[in-house]
Amino acid sequence: MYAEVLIEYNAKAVDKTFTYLIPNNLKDIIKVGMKVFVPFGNKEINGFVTNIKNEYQDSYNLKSISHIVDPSFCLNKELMTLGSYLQTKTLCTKISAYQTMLPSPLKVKEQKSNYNKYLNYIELISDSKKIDEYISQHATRRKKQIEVIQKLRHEKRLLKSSITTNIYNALKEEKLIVDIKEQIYRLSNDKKEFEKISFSKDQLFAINNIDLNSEKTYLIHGVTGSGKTEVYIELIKRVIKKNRTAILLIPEISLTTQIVNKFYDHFGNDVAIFHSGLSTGEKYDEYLKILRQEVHIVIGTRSAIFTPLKNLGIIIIDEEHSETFKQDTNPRYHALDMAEFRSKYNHIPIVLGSATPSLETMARALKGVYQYISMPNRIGTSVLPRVQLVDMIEEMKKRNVIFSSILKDKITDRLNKKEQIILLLNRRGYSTIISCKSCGYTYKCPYCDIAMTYHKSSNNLRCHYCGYTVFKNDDCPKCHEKALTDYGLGTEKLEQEIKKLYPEARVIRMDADTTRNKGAHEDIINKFKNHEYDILLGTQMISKGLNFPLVTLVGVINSDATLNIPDFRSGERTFALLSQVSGRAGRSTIPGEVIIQTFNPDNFTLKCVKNHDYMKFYNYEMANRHKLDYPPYYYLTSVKITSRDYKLASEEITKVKNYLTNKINKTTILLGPTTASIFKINNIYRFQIIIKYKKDDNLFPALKELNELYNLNNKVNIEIDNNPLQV
DNA sequence: AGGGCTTCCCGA
DNA sequence: CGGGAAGCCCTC
Repeated sequence: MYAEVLIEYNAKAVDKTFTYLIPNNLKDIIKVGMKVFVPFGNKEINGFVTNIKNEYQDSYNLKSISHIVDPSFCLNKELMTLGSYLQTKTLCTKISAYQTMLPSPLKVKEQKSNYNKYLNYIELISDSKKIDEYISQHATRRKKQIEVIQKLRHEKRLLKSSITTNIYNALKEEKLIVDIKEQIYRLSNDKKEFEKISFSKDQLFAINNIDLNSEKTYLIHGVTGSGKTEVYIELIKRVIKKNRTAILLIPEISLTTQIVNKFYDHFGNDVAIFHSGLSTGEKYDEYLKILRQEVHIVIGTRSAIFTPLKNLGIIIIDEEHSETFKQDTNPRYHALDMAEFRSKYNHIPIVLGSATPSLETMARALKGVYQYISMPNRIGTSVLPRVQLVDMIEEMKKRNVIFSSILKDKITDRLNKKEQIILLLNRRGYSTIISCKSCGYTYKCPYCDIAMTYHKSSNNLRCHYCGYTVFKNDDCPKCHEKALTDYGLGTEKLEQEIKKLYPEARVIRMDADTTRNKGAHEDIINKFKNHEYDILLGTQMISKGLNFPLVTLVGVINSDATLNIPDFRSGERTFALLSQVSGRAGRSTIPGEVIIQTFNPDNFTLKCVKNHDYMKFYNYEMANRHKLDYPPYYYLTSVKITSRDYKLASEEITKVKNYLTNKINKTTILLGPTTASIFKINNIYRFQIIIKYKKDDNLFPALKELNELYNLNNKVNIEIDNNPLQV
C-alpha cells in the first residue's frame, strides 16, 4: 500500500503530493486525513495523508512513512473534500488549505506536545481488609494518614493536591492508594433555567418559515434590537431535537462575550467556542469536544466553519455583512463560500442575519436566490433611536473642533441623569499624520508607500505595514523649523480631551491598543455594563452586538473618516457602521439618541442613516454600482504581481494582461495594469489588474494556469483574490 | 523550505 | 588555481 502525502513546507515548489510506502504495522490504522512523520531529503518532517492507494506506477525508489503523529486525530471525508474545494477556489497551496482548516495546536507542522489537561486524584485500593488492618495497626501513631484514609472511604476520591506529599508518599509506599487521572476541559459553563420565552410576531414568523430540511439560504433582515439571537437559539434547539448539530459564525471576538454567554445560559456545555482569543490549550480542548461529539453547537469566528461537527443541521452567519468573514491573507476564502459547500454536502439550510445586509446578499434575497425574512420591529417597548446630523463646518466657526455644542450638552445631560454614553471614533492612536506647517513635510515610510502614524505614548511614528519606526523630531527633519503639528484625531487623543472637558466622568477606551491582552475585551465590556464607567469610547469594535440598557446617547465624532476612503464600498461600510452603532442606543425602556458629527451633512448615505432607511440606501447605492459596473452587478477579481524588481514587475503585469485578454470572454472587463493602492510594501513593488465579469467559464482556468506559471518563478510573485474586499 | 551541487567571479 | 557566494535543482 502507498500513501500520498503533502509535506509541511508551505512553498510553491513542494506543493504536490509525495508517495510513500506504508509499512505493515501501519497498514490497518493509517487513514486519509492523518498527520504522519516522513523522511524527506536528509531529515524527517511532518506530512499529511491525502490519499491511500494499492498501485504505484513510477519506478521511483520510495521511502516509508516513519510513524503516525497522532492516531486519534484524522480529518473526516467532508473536511478533506472541503479542503480541496478551498484550494481550487482560492488557488492557494494544497498544504495551506488543510493547515487553514486545523486549529493551531493541531496544525500539520506542530511540536508534538500534549495539550491534554488532567486533574490528579487518589483513591483507595479495593482491598478493604488490608486497609482495616493498616488502620488497627497504626491507629495510635499515624493519625494524619488514618484521617485521610477515613476521608477517602467517605468521599471515594480526593484531589492529589489536597493532601501533603508526605502523606501521599507514605500511603503510596504502603500500596494503599492508586492514582486516578481525569481529563478536564479548560472551558466549562452551566446552563440556566429559563421560563418559556414568548416570541414576538416577527420572531415567530422567522422561526416558522425556515425549513430545516432544505438546502436554502435565508436572509433575516432584522433591525438592531429585533431579537435575532433568540431566533437563532430557537432554531438551534429544533436542530438539536433532530439530533443534528449547528455552527454559528460571528464577526469578531469583541462580540463573542455577550452572544456566547447567552448561548452558555441556554445550552451550557453543549457549546464549543472558537476564536483567536483562546489560548492554545483552550483551542485544543474545544476542538476535542467537537471531535468526541460531546457538543452540538460551535460558535466562532470565520475559521469555525471548518470545525468537524458531524450531522451538521444548520449554519448561521450573524452580522452577515461583516467583512471579517473574508480572510484577507493567504487562502483568501469567504466563510459563506465554505458554508455553501457544507450546506450542499449535508443538505442543510444557511441562515444569514443582519440589520444592514451587504448589497450582494440583499440583491440575491430580492431576486429570490435567498429567502427573505424581515424583522422590522424592535422587541418589547424599545424603539429605534432618534438620529441627528450635526454640521461640523458650522461648529468649526464656533471653534468647536472635536465636540459640537449639542453633543457637549447631551453628554452633560446624560452624566447628570446617571445614564451611559458611547462615543465612536474610527481611528486608533493619537493622531493621523504629523506634518510641517512651514514646508509641508510629512513623515513617510522609506520602504512602503504610506504615511506613518504618530504614537504619543512612545513619541514615535510607525509604519503600519512594515513596522518601521522613527522617533519624532522636535523640529522638521527637512526645513528644521519648529513647525511640526499633528492633524487628525485618534481615540487616544479623544480620551484626553474628554477627561479635560468632563473631569468627573469615568471614561473607558476600547480599541486595538487597549484590548491586546487576553480577556481585555470582556473586561472592558463587563465594567461598562456594571456601570463602573459612564463613557465608553472606541473604534468600530464597540459598534456591534453589544447591548447596554443604560446607554441612551451615542455620539459619532467624525463620520467622514470612513465615508471619504476611496473605495466603492465606503458608502456601504459607513451605512452599516453608523446604523450598527446607532443601534446601541435606547435598547431598554428609555428612548435613545444619536448624534452624528459630519462635514457633509447633505450626504445621501448619512441621511439614510438618520432615517433608519436601509431600502432607500440600498436602491441609491445599487444605482451607483450599476452605473459603474461594480458588484453585485459584476464580480470582481484582482490579480497582483509583486517583485523587488520594479521593472520586472511592471513588465510581467503587462504580460499577464495580454495573456488574460486572449483567454477570457469578450464581455469580461480588464482594468489596468496599474500600481496597487499601496504600490510598495517592504520594498516590494506591487502592480495589479482588476477583472470585472458576470459569467466567464474561461476566466477561472486562465487564472489557474497563470498561478501555476508564476509558481515556478522565484523573482515574481502572483496574488489572485476572488471578490476582494478592497480594490 | 532547506540542503547539496554547480557555476562563476575575482583575488594577489 | 581556489574559495566563496550565488544560482539551480531536488526532495517520494
